[in-house]
Amino acid sequence: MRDTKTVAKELLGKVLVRKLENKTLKAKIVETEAYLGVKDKACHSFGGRKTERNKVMYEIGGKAYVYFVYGMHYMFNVVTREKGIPEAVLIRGILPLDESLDPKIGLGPGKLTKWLKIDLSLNGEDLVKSKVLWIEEGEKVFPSQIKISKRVGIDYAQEWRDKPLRFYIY
DNA sequence: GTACAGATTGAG
DNA sequence: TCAATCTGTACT
Repeated sequence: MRDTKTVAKELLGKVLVRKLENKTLKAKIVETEAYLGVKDKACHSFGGRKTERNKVMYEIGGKAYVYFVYGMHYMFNVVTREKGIPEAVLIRGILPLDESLDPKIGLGPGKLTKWLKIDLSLNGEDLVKSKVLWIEEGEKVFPSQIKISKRVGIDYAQEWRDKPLRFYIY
C-alpha cells in the first residue's frame, strides 16, 4: 500500500463501478479527500480511536469504509493502508459516464452514495474482489490537472482544518 | 442514563 | 438558517 495522499490523487480520473440488480452504473471520480489516521484531528481514527463505526479503517487497504452521519447521509471512503493503520480517502464527487444523467447527481459525498445506493451493507466490501462495487482504470490524469485545496466541513479540526488534503479535477 | 455535535444536504 | 435524526463522546 502507498501513501494515502498519493492514493487520493491517483483515484482522480478512475472509474467507480456500481452493479445493481438490473443495471450497472459507472462514474469518474473527480473529487477526493485524504484522512490521515491517528494524527489527523479530522479523522474518525484520530488518536487511535476504534469504534464500531470506524473499525473497517483498521483493516487492509482496498476495502470500502461506509458510515452514516447527520442521521441521513452515507459517506463512501476507500481504506488505503495496511492492517492496523487507519487511513482512508473520502470520495466527495463523481461524474456519471452516461451523459443522459444529471452531472450533478454525484457531486457531493452524500449525493453520490444515494445515487449509487451505497449503504452499510457495503461497509467493509473488498473493492478488488467485489462483484457489486469496484474501481477501474480511467483516463490518464496529469499532475497539472489536479487542483488542491483545504478540506470541507471540518472547521473543528484546528490546525488540520487548513491542510491541503482535498484533490479535484473539475 | 442524558446532552450535544458531526467528513451533509435541500428547503425556506 | 434550520431540520432531517444516527453514532460516538462527555458528561451525570
